Amino acid sequence: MAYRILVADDEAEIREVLRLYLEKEGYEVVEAADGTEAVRMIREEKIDLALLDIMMPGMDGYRVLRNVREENNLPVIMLSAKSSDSDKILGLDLGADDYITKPFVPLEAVARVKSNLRRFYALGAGESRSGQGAALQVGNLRLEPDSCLLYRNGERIELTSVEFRIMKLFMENPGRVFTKQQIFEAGWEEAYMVSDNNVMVCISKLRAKLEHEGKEYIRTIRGLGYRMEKE
Amino acid sequence: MAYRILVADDEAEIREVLRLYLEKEGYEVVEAADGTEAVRMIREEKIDLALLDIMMPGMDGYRVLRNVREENNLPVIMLSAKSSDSDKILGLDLGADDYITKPFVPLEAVARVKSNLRRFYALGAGESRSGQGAALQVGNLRLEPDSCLLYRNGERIELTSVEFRIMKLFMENPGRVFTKQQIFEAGWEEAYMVSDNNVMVCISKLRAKLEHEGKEYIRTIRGLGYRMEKE
DNA sequence: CCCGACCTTAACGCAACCTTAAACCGCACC
DNA sequence: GGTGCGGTTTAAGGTTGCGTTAAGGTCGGG
Repeated sequence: MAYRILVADDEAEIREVLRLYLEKEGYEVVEAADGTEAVRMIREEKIDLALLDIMMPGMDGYRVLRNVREENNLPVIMLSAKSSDSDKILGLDLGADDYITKPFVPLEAVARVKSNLRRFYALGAGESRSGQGAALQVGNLRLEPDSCLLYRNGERIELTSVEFRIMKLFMENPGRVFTKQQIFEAGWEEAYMVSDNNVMVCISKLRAKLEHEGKEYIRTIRGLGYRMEKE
Repeated sequence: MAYRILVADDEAEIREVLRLYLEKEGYEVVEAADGTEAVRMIREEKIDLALLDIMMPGMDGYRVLRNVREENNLPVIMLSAKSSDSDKILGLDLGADDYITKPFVPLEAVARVKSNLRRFYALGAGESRSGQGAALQVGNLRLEPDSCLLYRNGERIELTSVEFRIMKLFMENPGRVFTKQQIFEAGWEEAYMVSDNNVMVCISKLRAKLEHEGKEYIRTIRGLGYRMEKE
């Protein structure tokens, strides 16, 4: 589920550069050449973040921004040729989330897009709160989200990031069966699984790490998926 | 137990933007439209951090600040439209903990709120102000915030300012995994990371300084970030 | 007994990461 | 205003951990 970014600027070159860089980061990019088009796209397409140039023919960036704030709620980054403070104030007062002055370094723009998306959609195991570290306990296993570590009877087991996310899925829902598709989505944070062998290999590795006194922690449910034993 | 933040500004829009962003980060937000109201709220409600605009009708931000310092003890961040240094100095002299000049990017404000809260409430609730000199001890490492020095078994290790802030982040949360983005924010005190190579170089330098008898102090968690070993 | 689903292992390759060194930059000192 | 210094940034090449792939084995239901 890639984020969809709207780039609204009358200069085709700017749009092109931004598209290039944003797509390299895995975002989906749609373009608008003027304000009216931008408004239409925000209204009709599902846009996750908008980059709006202030100086556009027809409807300028401010008006688009106001329009957005009245109808939708999505992060907006303003682009401005002038770097005068008055521009900045006007934009931010109207509720822009960020501001980039032209000429800009593409990488900075990308960084800001990324940062705003992250904050706005508070996704990605939302850090910030130090109190997010409630450890998950199932049987004699304890998973610490903060440190990304698993303990079995206090004995520490190192996990890779994929393994960690899978264990998290299991331990948040002990006893529940998950399909390989679901496990893939959780572990790889991607929607489409090319081959389910990946998952099987990973489960195999996990079992090897968990293995202890012949106890079985992860059960196979033929034709369905896997389940972590409640006790 | 979410932190409660007071936003005092006469412009409703500014309050609105700040509220939006702060609430998204999980903070509780209360608003005040002028200085008198701000003082009353700080007195009556349990406030953990205050954002004070300097230019407010009635009682201005400075007077509120002075009042706060006489009666309460909580972190205060000043907001100012003018970016003249004299303002800054006046505010900081009066005991403000931080300073943001308008126009500001919401993300920056949030970042500062977060960092001030962390600094202030870091170790066991509020301790005394300026007394941030409580040394942090983890394993055989001791970090002295006052002198910016790190000791390993009493042996002194010099740190640069960036290195120091990173070690502080690590040692305030031993065992916890931090992403490069988070490490960047802590070490460089900026919101946008253009390249993560900086962080990697710095970690590398830190490891070289810490290296001792083959002990590993900072571990890499591929695809996630870094962690300082608890013991 | 057969076949499809699942397991396991090992080799591979690539992106993420490490390290070094040189360039750059701000700052203090002369 | 040079000049030297310490620290940060940039760049480039090397390394490696981990997910992928593939291939052969095992299990279990019909």
